[in-house]
Amino acid sequence: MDSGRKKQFRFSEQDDMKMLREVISRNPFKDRGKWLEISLALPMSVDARRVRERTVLLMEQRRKANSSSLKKSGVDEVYGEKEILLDEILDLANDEEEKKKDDKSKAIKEEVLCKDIRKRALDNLTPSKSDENLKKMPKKSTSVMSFLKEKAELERQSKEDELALRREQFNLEKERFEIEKQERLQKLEMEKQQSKLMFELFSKCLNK
DNA sequence: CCTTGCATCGCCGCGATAGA
DNA sequence: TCTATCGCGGCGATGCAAGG
Repeated sequence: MDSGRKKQFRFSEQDDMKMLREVISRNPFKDRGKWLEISLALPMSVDARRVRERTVLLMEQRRKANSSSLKKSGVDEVYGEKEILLDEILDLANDEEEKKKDDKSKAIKEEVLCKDIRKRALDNLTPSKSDENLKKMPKKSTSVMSFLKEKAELERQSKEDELALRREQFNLEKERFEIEKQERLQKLEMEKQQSKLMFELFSKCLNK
């Protein structure tokens, strides 16, 4: 009889909100272990997997809603707190994805550089059979030294460049995020005002 | 109304896979 | 090799229409 299967837990609107807030405050896209922390922080009995799947599902839905509302220009979507939270989470996830891509390309670059360095060092250090080459030995060691120096300088330079670029990218991202956040809040505020006015109008009509 | 049948959603478990 | 994570299929929950 007993299949051993857990009873399905279905997220309510409030559950979703609680979970999304935790996701934003802990950013599990940066550290995967945070999914577990989030699941433990929530009042309902869900595991890390459930939290991640639910978040991803909501993100997908939000992404779809975003793209369809972009297509239907002029049609304003309902913009509640949940949507704001999800947009922020989408931003967090995007940021981490970008960062991962960055790191990967950096690692590839580094590997190519290392291979090149090893090859050049080996080329220079390979012992030659002729006496003439033996006489040149001291010169070779200085060439290795200067090569290492040159390599260190190059590495330092590229690291500096990269750091500056990252800093610039980060600042731009931050700026963009702030602007979008302001826009969202303004929109929400306007909607609130509108519904308040509508309500007042409605109650005036009723009181007449 | 109640029931039944069907479609869809989304939760859960299992096996595969990647990374340490 | 071990462990964490992921992808996917199965299946339960839910909603809805149709028929009695």
